[in-house]
Amino acid sequence: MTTMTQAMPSQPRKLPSQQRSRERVERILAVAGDLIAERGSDAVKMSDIADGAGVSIGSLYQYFPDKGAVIRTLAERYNQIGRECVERIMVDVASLDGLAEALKVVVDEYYGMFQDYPATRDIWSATLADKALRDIDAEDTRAHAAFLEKVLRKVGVEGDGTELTSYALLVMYLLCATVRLAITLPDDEARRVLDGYKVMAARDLLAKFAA
Amino acid sequence: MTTMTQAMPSQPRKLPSQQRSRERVERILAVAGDLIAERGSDAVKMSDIADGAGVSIGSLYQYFPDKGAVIRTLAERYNQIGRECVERIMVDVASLDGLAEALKVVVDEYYGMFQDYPATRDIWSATLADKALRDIDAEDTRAHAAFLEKVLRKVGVEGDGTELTSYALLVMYLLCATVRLAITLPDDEARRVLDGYKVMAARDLLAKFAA
DNA sequence: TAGAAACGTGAGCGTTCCTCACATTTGCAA
DNA sequence: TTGCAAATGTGAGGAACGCTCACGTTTCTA
Repeated sequence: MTTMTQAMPSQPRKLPSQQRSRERVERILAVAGDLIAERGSDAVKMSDIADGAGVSIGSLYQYFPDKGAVIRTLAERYNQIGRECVERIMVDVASLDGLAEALKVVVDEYYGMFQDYPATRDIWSATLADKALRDIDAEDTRAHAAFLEKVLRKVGVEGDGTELTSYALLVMYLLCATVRLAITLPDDEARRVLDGYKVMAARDLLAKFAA
Repeated sequence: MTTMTQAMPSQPRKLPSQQRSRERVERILAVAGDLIAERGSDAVKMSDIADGAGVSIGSLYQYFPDKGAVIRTLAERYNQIGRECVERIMVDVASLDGLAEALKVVVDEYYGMFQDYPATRDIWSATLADKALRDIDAEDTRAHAAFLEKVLRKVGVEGDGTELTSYALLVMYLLCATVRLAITLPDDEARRVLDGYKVMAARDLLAKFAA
């Protein structure tokens, strides 16, 4: 149980400025993602990543200060995919009912994302155990929530600022928690949990804000 | 990020049979809990635990086959506290409304447990990242759910078996997920998330089963 | 009181993360 | 083109930590 939990800059130690090194960094991340999906981040050695990317250990450490930095970089990329997923689904929502339906779709697609990008399972599993990843995650959830809040206002929900902010946070926290829990379950059980959550979340939204 | 994820017996390598060694094992666990609460399980070295307990490394490994076994043993103890908490609150429930209220109390007390036993925060955080801990956790959630299902039947809820089982699992999964998420937040924000969840869960229960 | 079983010890082995002194390649000004 | 500086690349080896094992000590039992 070694975690790269120390206070560590999430940023690469050095930004690659030449074409050659930028390609190397991409290759490193691609290999790392594949290996993590295949074996889990704990079982993947830095030397495995270096070998797989056709790069020396020294090169690897030139761009990533430690093993955690590789994982954090991947986590940030996957987070971005998640944000795009949420925003894509909610951008066209025009009514409260539409939002309730959109929430259900988000749950499904968010869950689907973990199946499309196998490394996300391991990385998100590791998230709660690692301070730096938790911070990345918290920031991401806030971004989700901020977007939901905008949508809530757009469909005519009123209320003082902090109340809406709290509610949006709650919904997105629960959504992320639920999905992250679901990926630890066998698929059929996961579906039941997610379906239950979808009904609950939509019902709660309408109960709270329907005129 | 080293996890003790391998398939490993959760049981001690050797059961202490003499008084002396039973006391040592208790001392080891007490020290481990304190150190983990203080520094987090990753930062705690096996040699730290041994030193703190006034015991040699060899002794430590005589009773715990690996570092993960220490943590799993603690996790199982804390799980038991959680089960007792849930059962204590729900044992006297006599009606659906009473159950809805009890659920709210469970959320608060479950959250309070993480504050009373500081090591639980770290250990539960690590749970998602570790296969063996996940299994312990899943089993625990099922125990919670089984109890809830009994209570549901007791207050007159009817339905075919698998449907109730699914619902009970959902409620308990969500409860655990929510609380575990809440402990990563500052207290005031955590309270808001939990309050929102309490309302949502109670409302969902009544909407689903109220005659 | 002796022998067996349980218990206790810590030097050191193996693995893995990561550093650092040095080599190579690239970009660019003269 | 050439030559120098900056950027990039290398891998042997240092350091940390989990864990083992051969041997010493205490407790139990008859």
